[in-house]
Amino acid sequence: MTDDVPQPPRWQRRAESRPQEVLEAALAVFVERGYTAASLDEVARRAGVSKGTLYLYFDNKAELFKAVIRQSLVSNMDEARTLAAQHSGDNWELLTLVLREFTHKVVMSPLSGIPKLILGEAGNFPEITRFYFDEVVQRGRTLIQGILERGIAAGEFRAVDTEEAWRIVIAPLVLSMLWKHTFQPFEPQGLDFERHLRTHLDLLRHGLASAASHQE
Amino acid sequence: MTDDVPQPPRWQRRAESRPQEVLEAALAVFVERGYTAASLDEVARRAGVSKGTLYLYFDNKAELFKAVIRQSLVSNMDEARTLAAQHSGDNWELLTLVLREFTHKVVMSPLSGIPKLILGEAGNFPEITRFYFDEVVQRGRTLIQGILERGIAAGEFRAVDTEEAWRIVIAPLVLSMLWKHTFQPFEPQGLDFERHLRTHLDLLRHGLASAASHQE
Amino acid sequence: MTDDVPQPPRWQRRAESRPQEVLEAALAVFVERGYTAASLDEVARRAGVSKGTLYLYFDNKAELFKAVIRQSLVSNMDEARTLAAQHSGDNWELLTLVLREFTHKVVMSPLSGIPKLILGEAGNFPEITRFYFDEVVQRGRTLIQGILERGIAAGEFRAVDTEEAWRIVIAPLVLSMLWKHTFQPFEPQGLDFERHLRTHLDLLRHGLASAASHQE
Amino acid sequence: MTDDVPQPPRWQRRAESRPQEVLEAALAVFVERGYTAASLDEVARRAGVSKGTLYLYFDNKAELFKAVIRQSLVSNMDEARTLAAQHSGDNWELLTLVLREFTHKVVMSPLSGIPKLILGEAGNFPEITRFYFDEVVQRGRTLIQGILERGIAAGEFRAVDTEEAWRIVIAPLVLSMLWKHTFQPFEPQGLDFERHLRTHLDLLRHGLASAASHQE
DNA sequence: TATGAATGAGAGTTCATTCAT
DNA sequence: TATGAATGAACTCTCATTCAT
Repeated sequence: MTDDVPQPPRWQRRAESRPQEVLEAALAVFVERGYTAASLDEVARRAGVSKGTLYLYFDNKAELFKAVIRQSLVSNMDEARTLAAQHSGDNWELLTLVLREFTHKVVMSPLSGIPKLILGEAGNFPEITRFYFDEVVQRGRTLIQGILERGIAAGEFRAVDTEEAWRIVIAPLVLSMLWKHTFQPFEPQGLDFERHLRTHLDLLRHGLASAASHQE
Repeated sequence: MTDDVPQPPRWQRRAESRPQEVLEAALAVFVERGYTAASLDEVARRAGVSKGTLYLYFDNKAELFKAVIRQSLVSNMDEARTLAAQHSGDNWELLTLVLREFTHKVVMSPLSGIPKLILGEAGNFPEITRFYFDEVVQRGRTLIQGILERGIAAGEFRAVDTEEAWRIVIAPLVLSMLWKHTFQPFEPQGLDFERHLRTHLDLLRHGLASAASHQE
Repeated sequence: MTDDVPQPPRWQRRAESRPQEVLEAALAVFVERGYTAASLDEVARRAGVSKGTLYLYFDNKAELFKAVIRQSLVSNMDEARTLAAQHSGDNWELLTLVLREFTHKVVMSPLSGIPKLILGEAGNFPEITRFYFDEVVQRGRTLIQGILERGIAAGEFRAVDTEEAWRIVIAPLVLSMLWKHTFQPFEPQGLDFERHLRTHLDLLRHGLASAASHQE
Repeated sequence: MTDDVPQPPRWQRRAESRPQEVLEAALAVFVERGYTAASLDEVARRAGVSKGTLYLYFDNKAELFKAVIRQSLVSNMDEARTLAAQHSGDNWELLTLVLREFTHKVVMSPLSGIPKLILGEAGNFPEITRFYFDEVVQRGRTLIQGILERGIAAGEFRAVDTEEAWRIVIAPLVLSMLWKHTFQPFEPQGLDFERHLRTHLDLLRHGLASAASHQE
């Protein structure tokens, strides 16, 4: 009756690329909806696979969530490690470099959704929260606090309370990430992360500058 | 038919206080679990009422959530308005006052859970987010940005980019609130909000200080 | 437009009778389908409740299953205990009484479906099987083996191997129960449990009779 | 298109042995889990093939199940037929022989799992049940009942109700098979089928013995 | 012939919501 | 006003079955 029109195959075998695609879709849905409200149906749809396929790669929803976090932490950590190794010039330059790199590699990328996720689900996933706390927060603290302390020791910076100051240094960056995923839709022009960073660095430079360094 | 003999009531009538108790319980549960994972069973249990009773006061879960946000905004707004009206001395003093009051009245109170909720559930409640954005964020921005601009105009502050700087001024306070509800359980000693604020103000004062004001 | 015809209520509150009704429906469905193939949808339908209602009374499917077993055990055990206490006449009379009562109270009742369930699903529920083994099988063994041993000691019965004989005494009753729920539909006339028991007792009496008791 | 160069085969061809291995694995899994709870994944794993391969030999799960039953019936039937042909001496000897052979060839072999399966799935596979009923049960009945009737006619046995007695003769053997797959794990010493059979035969011999045969 | 990645229907379970009491 | 038993839709997860390779 009808011609033997070749049909497109119902699906393809793509065992290697699938998990990555799923993780990306999952990150997006989790960030938009939050862990509990995220439905695996939607994750599957966005990843272009069936619901059952998710379970070929991840044991369950919680494991998928953890995998999302974990993989993004790997990226995060790689960034951090790279940066820490680059302390070439003085400490202010290093601090500038670190914050700038972080802005470009994390704040402006999809990874910026992770803090929102951690925030929203900390109560329901204590072990994830602890993992994030140990692996990301504490490392970030060590990095920043170290720069501040060395800068103070070198007479570059004023003697600020570094136990608290590290949090103040990163606060605007964290807020940027959250802002982006929360209020972005209501601001027509969007966030200008570069300009935001410049302003932060400007305030910070004057805030940290020692009397000795005022001459420059 | 029968005489109107006063019977001991089978339930306590507490029509006025009930909703308030429910709202408090709901805030706590929402903050702990997030909107979606929060169960009305638990809200009811903590409020000491039955699940059905919740529906006498709130149409549904979303309305209860909105009511929680809305009522906290009332407190927030009152604080903000009160503070804004008190600008007695110079702008630095006003800024200090505003941040200190906010720290005590919001950051250190249960209200600090609200931002976490908003940030965590923004994707599922656009109208709530918009409401919060208009009523809280924009007002906060107006308040802080105004102080900065007047300070700059008066020669008190350096000419910073106030479009961005207001967010940097707020960031550490927001971060404190989020930190408290996220990582507090993992830090034995807890956050010292006073000390945190002092450090922030210290950095900020030097960061904003104009050449003219350097004499002091 | 239409008359205000009173509608039958959508459901009724019957908190006390519900669990019993559910258990009866569950027993029937479990026996027909087996544990795994039994769907809670069907249990709910037969009990005349919604699926969700099942969870008001039983934590989950396994607990419902256990409750079915447990409740039937109560009857079983009570029968057994009552009978054991009544050993008035000689041991053959007691054995006759026990088997006859069991036939009427268990074999011929819906409870007869339980052994089929246990035997069919033992592999998936070790703890249920163990429970049944300890509470039902062992008690039955103690009861029957005790009668045999006392009969032998009294010279009523031949010296048979009681460690094995108790199982042989029980076997036809168990087989009846299984037969009833397995092959009954294929036999038009059905099983005559009375006649079956009579034949069993006839064979057993001669099989156990000692030389001394042959006179009668 | 291309020459038919013989390539080394990518997989071993074992077309003849494969189905048999699958059937054995399937019997084991079905007996352990029951039909519904048995997963084809596990059958495949135990048979050492992939899940897809199962479908090269069997249309679907139900057909695999039927094949398992069917093939075991063939074995069963072969046993039965062999035994029925051997009625050499008197009827008691024949009965003894039949029960002993059945014990060794069926009760003590993996085939003993079949009754459990039939039992558990009778409700879901009526045609299997009927098949088993016609081919196994009825034949067994004919065999045993025939022996009993000829023994009675020959004055060897008492005039028992053979319509029922055949089931009583079989019952302990059936129960042994079920016991083995149900309570075996809970009994450290395991079942002694020989001893069990001896006791059964002992009771049965006295139960069936006619006055005439008492002399021996 | 053989594989195993991919599918999708159906299961158990939860929970916001309703309503007889 | 207050209750909580009852509902049913929606979710996560499993697994028999299909099919590109």
